[in-house]
Amino acid sequence: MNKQVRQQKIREILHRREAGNQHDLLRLLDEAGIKVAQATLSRDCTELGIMRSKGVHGYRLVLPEENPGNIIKGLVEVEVLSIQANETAIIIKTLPGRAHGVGSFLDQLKNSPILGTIAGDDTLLVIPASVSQISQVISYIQDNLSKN
Amino acid sequence: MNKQVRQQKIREILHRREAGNQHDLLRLLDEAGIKVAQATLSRDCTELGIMRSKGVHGYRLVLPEENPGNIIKGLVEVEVLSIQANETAIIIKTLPGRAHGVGSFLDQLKNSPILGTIAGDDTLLVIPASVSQISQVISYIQDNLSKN
DNA sequence: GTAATATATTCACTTTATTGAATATTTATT
DNA sequence: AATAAATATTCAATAAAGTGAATATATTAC
Repeated sequence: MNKQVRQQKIREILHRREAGNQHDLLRLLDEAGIKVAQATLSRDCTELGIMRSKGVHGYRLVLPEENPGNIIKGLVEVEVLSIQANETAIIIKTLPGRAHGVGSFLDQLKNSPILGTIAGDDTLLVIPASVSQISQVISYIQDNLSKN
Repeated sequence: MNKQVRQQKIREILHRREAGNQHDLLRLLDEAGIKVAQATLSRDCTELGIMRSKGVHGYRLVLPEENPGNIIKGLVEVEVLSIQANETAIIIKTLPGRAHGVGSFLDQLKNSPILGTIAGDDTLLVIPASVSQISQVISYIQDNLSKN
């Protein structure tokens, strides 16, 4: 009936349930009140980037965002408006309401020269591991924002 | 011929040239090799949010400033993994660290049937204005996530 | 390898979106 | 207010997107 809603539902189902193949997914969709042909489901899977991969419990349909790192990286790049610093701290300005997400992204980086972050609504304070390395930390952040 | 291309051209033209009304724009489009009816142009202007406003040099068609709201809409669509509800509340699961951003987006919608939101890291609680309208609120959220 | 299972594609049909000509409505001018 | 100008809407036609049944291709199992 409605493609947008159906594809959102597919992402929802795959997030909380297991589907070993498209027929499983078909059945789960049916349970959710959405009837669709396998042909359509195949096309949906292609459009959503869903892959079938083998794990310890056999095969599974997996959403591409279950490896969220790269996707978030792309998001963060768009969200960040500016990066500035004084002698002791770095301030990142973001789109409205996006500071927390950017901070969360920086927080989860391994071996990072960042001591910690505090997020407001559109402003993120970044405290470097050492104030003597502010400029390196800025470069580090910039490098981690660009997708290349 | 191609709507996407035509609308992009319209934005391009209005950035560099002046158009006092849709007929001017029609002529400028024609010069750019795009022929279109006034009815279509009227629809394009509506979809692009183009307004006719009076300035010192007379009337002008003006593009809406790039407001960050539309950019964020695209971000939020990717961040949301699932939308589920019981009888009284809605839970939205998001990519790690993105719940605050999604909540912020929902909070700023006008005339929304949402009482409020509370964000964790990857989980957002949405309290509807009325528990009797949970399903409508879910539809409302879904509608506001898709860019069309 | 072959059989079984899973997914993708083709074809025919339906639904939705896009469009121009004509017309109606709204907005500006005098 | 009357008229002119500009924009929006209706209607009918066309184009594009979405869909399922059947079928072909690809993948996994044996």
